[in-house]
Amino acid sequence: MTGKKTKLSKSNSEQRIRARNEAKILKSAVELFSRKGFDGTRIAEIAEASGLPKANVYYYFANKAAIYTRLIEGVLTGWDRALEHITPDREPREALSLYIAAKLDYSRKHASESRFFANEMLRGGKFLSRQQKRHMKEITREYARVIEGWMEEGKIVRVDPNHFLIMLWATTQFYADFSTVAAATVEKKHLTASDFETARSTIVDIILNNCVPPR
Amino acid sequence: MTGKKTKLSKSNSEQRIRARNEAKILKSAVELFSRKGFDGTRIAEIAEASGLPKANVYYYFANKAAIYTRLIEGVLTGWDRALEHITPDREPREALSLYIAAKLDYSRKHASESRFFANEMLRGGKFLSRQQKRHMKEITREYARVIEGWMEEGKIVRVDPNHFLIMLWATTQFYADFSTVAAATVEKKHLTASDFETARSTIVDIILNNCVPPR
DNA sequence: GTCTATATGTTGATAGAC
DNA sequence: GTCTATCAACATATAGAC
Repeated sequence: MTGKKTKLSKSNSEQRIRARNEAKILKSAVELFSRKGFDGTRIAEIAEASGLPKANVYYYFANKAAIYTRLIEGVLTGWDRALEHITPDREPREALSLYIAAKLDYSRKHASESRFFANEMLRGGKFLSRQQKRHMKEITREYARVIEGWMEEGKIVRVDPNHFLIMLWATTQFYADFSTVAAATVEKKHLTASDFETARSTIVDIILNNCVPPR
Repeated sequence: MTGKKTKLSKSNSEQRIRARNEAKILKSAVELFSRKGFDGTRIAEIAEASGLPKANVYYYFANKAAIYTRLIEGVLTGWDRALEHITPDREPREALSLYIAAKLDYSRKHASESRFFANEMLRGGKFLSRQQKRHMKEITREYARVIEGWMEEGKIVRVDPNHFLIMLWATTQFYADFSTVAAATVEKKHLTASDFETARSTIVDIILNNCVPPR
């Protein structure tokens, strides 16, 4: 109301600097939180990994929790996008293949986000807002209904739709969260793109060849 | 060499007290570590949860890492026991059903041990000794070979045996590590024995009915 | 074996010069 | 917007009386 215009609207360069530094902080933070959790991660570590002094981290974020909750929001968005492949009008074989591929792709390309969320789930989801919890439940319900619909139409065999969804999530998630174990299992130091491809075809084989009757 | 006998061999009551207090500490520690990880867990919290003063925790364990590594050893033992159901002489349907049931049972009854190990894997397994890593690899190899054997005999369909093993582990593990998500998915506050039973039959249905040809 | 007190170092967060 | 200096709170771990 009384502030001057130059005070209210930030300059372009200021905004760019803010955007760049926030991104640096968030990128370092998700990696650290994903490995050591909220309490285990030190602001000083985040600062060092971002190449910024610790005080600058506090310039951009009010406190540790503010960084953490911003990251949760980002992961939930990515989570939703993979699920968008499951639509009732698609044939189950196509929809589920696409979903499995997309989810594995997310596990490969956003491994630290995935681990970060896993860490938050191990904690019991204490940092999720009520709204975010509700959103996750609604999304789950929505897709469980699509799967149930396919079962009613006889397009896939009848099993418990909730546990069916859990299987999809568990198998694809594993390759991000426990990539150490997965890599050791295939006798490599790190999982490669071709390991992910083998994972994809194995999951599709086992889940789809059983559940979806041949055309 | 110079110590008196009474100094070398502890009395029965001393041993019992030690055993009881160590057990209390380990039980509290596994729950806390499983939720907050190594760096996130405070010795004071462990002490409080055990009902002992902090200094007593240090009387029984040299430091935080000593508690942590003792717990890892315990989890690996439990892990092995579930796998023992997979033997080459058994029919795949029987062996795999037993394994899935045993692993889910472990997830239900030892959820915090399971989460604890998941946390350690998220960290990348930094606390595992070289010996423990080798043991895990050998065990994995051994069971992958059993599965490969069944495939060669035509007893189960041919898929990648490593990724097949991963699927078994991922689906059963999920119900312990992400029980929050699983409970929300089935629209309950906590998973019950009957939820675990539905999980078991769904996993068995999807994995076995596809992979194991009907008798 | 139990427990209070404490040494020694870290941590989250802020003040305030530039 | 950047950064040094600093603080109060809290951490691990130990000393030593009981």
